[in-house]
Amino acid sequence: MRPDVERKVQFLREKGVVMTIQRTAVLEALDEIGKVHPTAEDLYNHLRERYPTLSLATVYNTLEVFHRFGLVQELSFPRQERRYDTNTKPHPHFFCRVCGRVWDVAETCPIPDCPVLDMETMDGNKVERVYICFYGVCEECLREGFKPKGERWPSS
Amino acid sequence: MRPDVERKVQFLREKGVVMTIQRTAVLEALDEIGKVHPTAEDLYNHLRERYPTLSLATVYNTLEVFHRFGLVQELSFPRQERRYDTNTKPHPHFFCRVCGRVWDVAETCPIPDCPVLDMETMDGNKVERVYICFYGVCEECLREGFKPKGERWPSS
DNA sequence: GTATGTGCAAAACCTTTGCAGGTTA
DNA sequence: TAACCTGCAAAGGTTTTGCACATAC
Repeated sequence: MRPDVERKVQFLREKGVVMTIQRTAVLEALDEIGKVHPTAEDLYNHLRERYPTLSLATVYNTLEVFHRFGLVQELSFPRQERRYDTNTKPHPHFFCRVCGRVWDVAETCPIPDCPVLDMETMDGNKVERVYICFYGVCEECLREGFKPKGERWPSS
Repeated sequence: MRPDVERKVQFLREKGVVMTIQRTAVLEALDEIGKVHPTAEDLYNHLRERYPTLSLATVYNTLEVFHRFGLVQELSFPRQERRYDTNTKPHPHFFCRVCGRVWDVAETCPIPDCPVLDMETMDGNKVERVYICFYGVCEECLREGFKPKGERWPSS
């Protein structure tokens, strides 16, 4: 088990969360494919081979637990399944409305300084998270004339 | 009919959209309660009395048309129905995870300058919209000890 | 051993769709 | 009149839930 996963298992145990094979498996799946901001179903499909009896409902329940304990961020986009992001620090995303991919902007393109990312209160309201999302059409889809792809996550 | 609504009716007509009583009604409802970032159902309920035969499906369809022509922004939050916002310019929202209310931050609290709001391309990707959302607990819910309210939109 | 979690299936929920009839331009 | 839209009801898709059994601590 990767140290990162091990650490999260410990963290949850300390919080009183019962650590089952399934929950650990979802932590590992997140570790393995978290970068693509997977849906519950993506994670389920990723784990099916290794854990044939795992159910999708369990994946959803597990992700909710992880979310409650701050291990994942939930992302919603109109007409899209909920995505899960293991990076819980405020960081901007790009969402392509054609192919449906979501990615972390900062990895490919440094963005201008954005002071709102660090705000902890706002006019008396408690800020727990800050979501920034660029919505549009990605370079690839622009080139290909806006033709939606069959696969959500091209192998590239 | 308010001039703002009249203008939008004209705009849609020029785009070749057939303007029906229902579509105009939804424009008016948006004009009247748009500030609360209503769901399709909120708009439907708002209009039921005046248009008893209006159906929720029509409201959804109508909102999709408006969205296609850039008259509304769609907002999605985890575990929440889709919201509609008549302000289509990039502007930050606050979303209270306890009472579920959404509002425009700029109206109550000027936020620091945020250059990302004006970006039109990002590393070759075409940016059409920029969403910024503060997620947390509003002042009122903090005071009331995180007790979720029955009503989504208190009369205040 | 007891509390907690899982799997299954079904329910709940939100949103979209097909179609007959009605409306708009 | 021809194209388009509406209402209804049903389908579709995602997420949640109830319950008997299994597992973690």
